Amino acid sequence: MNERSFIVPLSMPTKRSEPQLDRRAQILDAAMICFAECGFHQTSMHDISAKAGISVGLIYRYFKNKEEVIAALAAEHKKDIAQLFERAGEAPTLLAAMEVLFTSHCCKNSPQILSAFVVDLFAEASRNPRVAKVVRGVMRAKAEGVAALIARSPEAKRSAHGLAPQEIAEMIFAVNDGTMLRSVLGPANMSANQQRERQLNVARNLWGLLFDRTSHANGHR
Amino acid sequence: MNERSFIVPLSMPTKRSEPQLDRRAQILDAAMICFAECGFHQTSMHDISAKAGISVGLIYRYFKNKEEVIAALAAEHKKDIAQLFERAGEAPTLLAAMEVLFTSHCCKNSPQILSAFVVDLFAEASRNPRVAKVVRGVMRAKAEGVAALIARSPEAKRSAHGLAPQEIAEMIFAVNDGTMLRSVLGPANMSANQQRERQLNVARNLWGLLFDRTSHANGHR
Amino acid sequence: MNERSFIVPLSMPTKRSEPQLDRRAQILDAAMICFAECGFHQTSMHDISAKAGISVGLIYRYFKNKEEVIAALAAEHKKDIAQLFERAGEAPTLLAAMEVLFTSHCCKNSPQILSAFVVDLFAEASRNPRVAKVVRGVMRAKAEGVAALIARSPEAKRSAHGLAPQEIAEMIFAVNDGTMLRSVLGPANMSANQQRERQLNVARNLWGLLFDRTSHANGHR
Amino acid sequence: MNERSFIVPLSMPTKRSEPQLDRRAQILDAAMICFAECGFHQTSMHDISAKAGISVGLIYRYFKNKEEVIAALAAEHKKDIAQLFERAGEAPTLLAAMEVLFTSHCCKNSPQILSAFVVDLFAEASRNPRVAKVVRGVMRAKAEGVAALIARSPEAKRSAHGLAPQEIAEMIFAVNDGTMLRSVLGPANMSANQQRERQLNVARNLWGLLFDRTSHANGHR
DNA sequence: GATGAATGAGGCTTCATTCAT
DNA sequence: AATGAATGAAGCCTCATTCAT
Repeated sequence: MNERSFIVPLSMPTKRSEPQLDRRAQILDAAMICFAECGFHQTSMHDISAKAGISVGLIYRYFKNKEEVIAALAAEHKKDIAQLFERAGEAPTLLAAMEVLFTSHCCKNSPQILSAFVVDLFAEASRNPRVAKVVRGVMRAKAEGVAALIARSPEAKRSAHGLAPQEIAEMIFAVNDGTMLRSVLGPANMSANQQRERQLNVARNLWGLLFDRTSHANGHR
Repeated sequence: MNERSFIVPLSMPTKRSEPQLDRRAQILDAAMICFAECGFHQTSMHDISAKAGISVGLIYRYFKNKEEVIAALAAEHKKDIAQLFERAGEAPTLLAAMEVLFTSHCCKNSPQILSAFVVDLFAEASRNPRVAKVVRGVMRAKAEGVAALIARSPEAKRSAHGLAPQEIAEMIFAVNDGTMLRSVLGPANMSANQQRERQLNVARNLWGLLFDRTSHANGHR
Repeated sequence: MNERSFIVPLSMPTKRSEPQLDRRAQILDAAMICFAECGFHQTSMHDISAKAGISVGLIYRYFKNKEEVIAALAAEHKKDIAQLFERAGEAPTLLAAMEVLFTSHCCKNSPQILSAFVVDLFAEASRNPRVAKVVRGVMRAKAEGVAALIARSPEAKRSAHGLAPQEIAEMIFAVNDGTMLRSVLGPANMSANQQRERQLNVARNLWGLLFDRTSHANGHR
Repeated sequence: MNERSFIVPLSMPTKRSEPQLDRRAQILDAAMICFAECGFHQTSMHDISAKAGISVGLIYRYFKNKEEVIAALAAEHKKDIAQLFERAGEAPTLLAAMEVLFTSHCCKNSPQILSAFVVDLFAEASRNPRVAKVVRGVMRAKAEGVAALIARSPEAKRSAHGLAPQEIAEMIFAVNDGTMLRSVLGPANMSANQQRERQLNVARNLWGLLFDRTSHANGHR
């Protein structure tokens, strides 16, 4: 009990949840970097706390255990994907939208960082049902999102080659994920931009097969 | 029994180096299963020894440490890929060859087993230079193998859509790896065969885009 | 059973025990080097077998276990000391005899090799009663041996400074052992010969204090 | 409760860095006993933790690994030697100073404890460069310390027998170390005090040779 | 006599997690 | 809210010793 107690009511009225979120985000950011660099199971809680500049114990105030940190990051990844689709939906053409989707994993930090994390996420999902559930959700969201984009896009309709939107979406994401998987090995002698270009090129080639060139000029709205 | 046996009967034709290889293979088989089930870093040496039905210490007579087991499996994987291409090269048509390639990761044990291992392998490669080297070798071998298949295939030439064999190969493998990556999450409510069909379907759709339907009937020899 | 069996009787008549001793000696030689280099407990049985060029199992045909190897070497050391005193006893003067004693640990292999072994032997003796017993025997033999040399030496009698032969012997061996203990750290930048000289010098200084200079010329018989 | 309590009562006088040192010291004390009893390489980390009454893991908060514990003890030994020389420097006569030096290894715990540790330290030094460095430092400090004592001592100057202070110092320490080496085998049937007397006697005999008896009464300043 | 494959206990070290402050 | 000392289980690896050949 100090003098301040008489001035400020015992419970502060202002934004209770803000610092909570800040701490959470701070921890998750640190964890993401560590996980991408070392993998889930090579990263120790101490690594995370050190990267976040806090104490180990504090992590446990915000996350029940290590698995919850992983799960939280998986959920975060899901949200990122959702946002990605919002951005993609605002693109003027289907191809522009695709470009947004396909370059997403190249931007946030460095090309490999996010990729390595996602590959680890899949690996973890194959063993950890909880993570699997989230990742399956991610995959579904992606598939549906792209299918929706295609469905409302005139140029896609005209050149479907007899494929259902679902099938096209699946193909697109197979290429997308495959490219990402391969990108974790990005040859050291290639700049981030070069890699990005190389990966985009694969995607563009696929689009070239899927969609009429003539439709590029048309907006898909 | 060869002619020599009649000349030097007292010494048994002894298989001295055989048990060595047997043990190695036995350990690698066990390790593969464990790694696929639990991941490299969640699998303990004891897990491997138990699965192989031997003692922990014995593993160290054949491998210097855990990393060497991983590296050996990576090398094994590389050999498997090479064999795969030999088999694919003997297929009558390009599409038949492709089918061999695309179903490879579904057969050996169970669909997910191999996939999970390979995804872990990529994850490891992104952090472990030694593994990275092997995996890069695998990727190069795959890309070159497919490019070669395409180059000598008349139906591919006719329908290249202006893409270089390298580019087509890259696309094919992006789809292949992407499919594999996604397969580690194979929905539990889908049979192995159903999954295989589903994955093959993605590949077939890509081929449909890449190659003229008319050429399907022609052998590529 | 081969043709040779009919020519050479089944049991060879010649020297049964020789190869036994050879093997034993071969193993002990190897063990001595390993022990001196790495210490008793950092040396593995495999190290010894490798140095001896034989298999691990064979060591167990000649020694019950590792401790027996150590004990055998300790016993060997005791014999070496006895031989040393025989040689010293034949020296023409007391000082010549002393020189034999004081340079013993510098000759066999390299100055440090034997020293390191002996220091380890003392360390082991402080914990292992069996080794302790042998080492105590060594110490007693040394003390008595020197005391005897002194007792029958006229120049020593003349210059005893009122010390009993036992006391002089003890002092001599304190210096001897101390010099040896310190020699295991022989500065790398000093040649084996330099070190030997340096150590001898300490001993000579002690003799200069203990014995009249005038007596050097006289034989002690 | 001291006066300060009335001025700043809310914050405890907190000893933040103290427990750190306490733990370190606690671990080192336990390690010293274990090492002396069993030797460096027969002592397990669990032995140390058990003797210290803490968990194994805690040791690693204060020491990077076992070698660091050994190195820390070696450093501690070096400090002890330095303190010893401070004490010796305050002795009224050279002989009194010598007595301080020569009885040092008999006091701290039990006669053999420290000796066994030091012998192990030398053995370790002969193989471990890091420990060697510290031990060499100890030896140099001892030699210089004694040389300094002798240099400023009138009774030593008068009776140098033509020996340089360095040479006398070396001899003294050869005797000192030799006595210590031999003391690890202290016959079980001799009391600690008897052993101490016996060892001191060797040293006294040496002094008797080195220094004039007449000078004993004089202070050495 | 000789080999070396095989065992499994035990040592060093790390790390997720808890808890007193 | 925050710290970091503390725990102890568990992982990797080594090694003395045995035994079938």
